[in-house]
Amino acid sequence: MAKLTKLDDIVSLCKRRGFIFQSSEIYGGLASCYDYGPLGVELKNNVKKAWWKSVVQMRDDVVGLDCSILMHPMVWKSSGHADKFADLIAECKKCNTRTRVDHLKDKEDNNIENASGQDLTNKVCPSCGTIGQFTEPMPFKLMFETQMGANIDDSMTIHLRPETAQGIFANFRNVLDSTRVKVPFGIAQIGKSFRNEVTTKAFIFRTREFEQAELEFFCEPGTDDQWYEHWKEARCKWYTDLGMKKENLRFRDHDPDELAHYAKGCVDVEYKFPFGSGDWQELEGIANRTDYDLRQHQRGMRTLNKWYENDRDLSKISLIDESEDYNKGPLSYFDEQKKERYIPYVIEPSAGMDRSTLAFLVDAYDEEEVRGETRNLLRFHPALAPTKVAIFPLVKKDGMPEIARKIYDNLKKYFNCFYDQKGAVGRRYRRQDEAGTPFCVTVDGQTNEDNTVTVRNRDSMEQTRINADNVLSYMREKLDM
RNA sequence: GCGGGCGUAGCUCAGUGGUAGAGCGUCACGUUGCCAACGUGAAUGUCGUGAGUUCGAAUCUCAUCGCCCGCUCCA
Repeated sequence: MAKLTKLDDIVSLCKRRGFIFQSSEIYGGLASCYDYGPLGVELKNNVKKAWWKSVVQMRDDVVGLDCSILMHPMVWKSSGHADKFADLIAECKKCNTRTRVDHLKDKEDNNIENASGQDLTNKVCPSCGTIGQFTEPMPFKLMFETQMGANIDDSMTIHLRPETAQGIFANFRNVLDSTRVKVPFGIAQIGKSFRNEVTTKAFIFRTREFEQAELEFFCEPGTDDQWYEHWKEARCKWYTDLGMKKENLRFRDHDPDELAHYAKGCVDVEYKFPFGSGDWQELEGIANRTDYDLRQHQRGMRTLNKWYENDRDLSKISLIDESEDYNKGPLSYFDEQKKERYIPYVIEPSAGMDRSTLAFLVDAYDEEEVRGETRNLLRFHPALAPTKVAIFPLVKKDGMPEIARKIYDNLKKYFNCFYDQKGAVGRRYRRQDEAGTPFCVTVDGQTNEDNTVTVRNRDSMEQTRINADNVLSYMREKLDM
C-alpha cells in the first residue's frame, strides 16, 4: 500500500484539497505560520470537539475554561517563563554553532571555580571543542512581546501566553469558588499559544503560533501517581478510539535529566510521522507537575507589591520566599471530609491540536487499486470527517436533483453535508473519498418508484438501498451523532 | 544561525540565454442510469521577490523571502 512517505506529499495533499495553506502565501509566505482551509478548519474543529467531548463533556470531574491570551506579567514571573524564556545564547566564532550559555561547560582541566557565569573565556564549544571563542551572549526572547495600551507613554509590555496552563492555575480559585467542584477535579482549556522557537520544524509540526488542548487535573497529594496512570491510559485511548492506528502510537517516558525541575514524571504520546527520518514525534505530553505551579503563584501573589515598587520591571525582582504555612495559602484546597488544607497535585495532559490534526490526516490517508486505477481516500473516523454525508442525484434530470436537494436541505440541519449534481457519479464518489466523507446518498430512477435511495460507504464502496425517509435516522446511527 | 537541496499553472513536473509548456485537476456545453467514462470548448502564470549582467534572462550573478533535509535549539 503506497502511502504518504514524505512531508512534501503531505504538504501537497493539504494544499490541493484545501486543508492547510501557507500563511500570507501571496506575499511569499510568513515563516512558520499556516492557515487552515475549508476542509482543514472542519477537521481541526472536529479534533477539538472530540477532545472536549472526551475530556469535559463525558466526565463529571472536569470543567472547561477559556482564558485570555494576554495575562498579567507576574503570571510569567511566577511560572518561571519570564526568567527561563530569556536565555542567553552565544555563538562559537569558529563553527557558528549557537549554544545556550548555561549549557556551556568549563574546560575540564581548569580547577578554578568560575564564579561568573558570564565569563566565557574558559567555556568549551560543544560542537567543535574550541575554547573561549564566543560572541557576546545575546538574549533570546522565547516569549512574544506586545504592547498593551494605545498611548505609547502609558503602554505596558506584556507577553502572549506561551502555554494555556497558567491561565488555568490563575483561575483555580475562581473555579473552586463558583462551581462546587471537589478535588479530584480538572479544568480544561483549548486555545492558542505562542513561542519564539529557536527553530521551527516540519510544516505545522512545530510552529510559533499553535493551539493547545490542556487539562490540569487537581488531586490529593499521594493519589497523583494513580491519576497519572489514569490519564496516560485515557489519553492514549482517545487517539485510538478516533481511529489512529495503534502501531503508529507509543509512549515515551522522559529520562530523569530531561524532566523539568518541578515534574515528578512525564511521558510523551508519540506518533510515527512520515517525516524524512521516519521519527517518532510528540503529540502530547502528560506530566505530573506536583504542587509546583499553585505554590509558585502563591509566592507571586505575595510579590506583587515588589513589582510595583520596582517600576513594574520583572527583571529587577525575584519571587518572595514561600511562607511556612503555604499549605494554608490562598490557592490551597480545604478537604471537607479530612478537615485539612493542602495544595493539590496536578496531572497535566497537554495535547497539540495542530499536531494531532496533522497526525489524524496522515494516519487516515490511504491509496488502493480499484480496477487498475488508484483510489485516494482519507479514512477519517466519522467524528473527524469534515463532511459527513454527500448527496447526489444520479443524473441531472427526471426530477432527481429536486429530490436530492430536499434530502440535502433536511440533513444539513444536523451535520455537515455536501450537495453535488455535476458530472459522472463515479467521479463525485471519488472526490468525496479524497475529502474523507464517510457516506454518499444517491437519488436514482428507482427513487421515484419506491422512495428508496442508495447509500454508498466510503471504505468498502458498497451500496445499500434504504428508504429516503430514513436517511436521517440511518446516518445518525452510522455516524453515532 | 550554520551546511546542503529546492522554488515555473491549483497539484506533479518539463523547459539551461531567443515566442511560457505537458499531464492531472478546475469550469462550460453535450452525452452519460453507480465508481476518477467520452466528445467539444474554456479559463488560469508577478517563472517566489528585488536588483545586476546582456540586444535579449525562467535560464547567468548578487541579495532577499519561503519550503525541505541535516546540525544547533526545543524552558
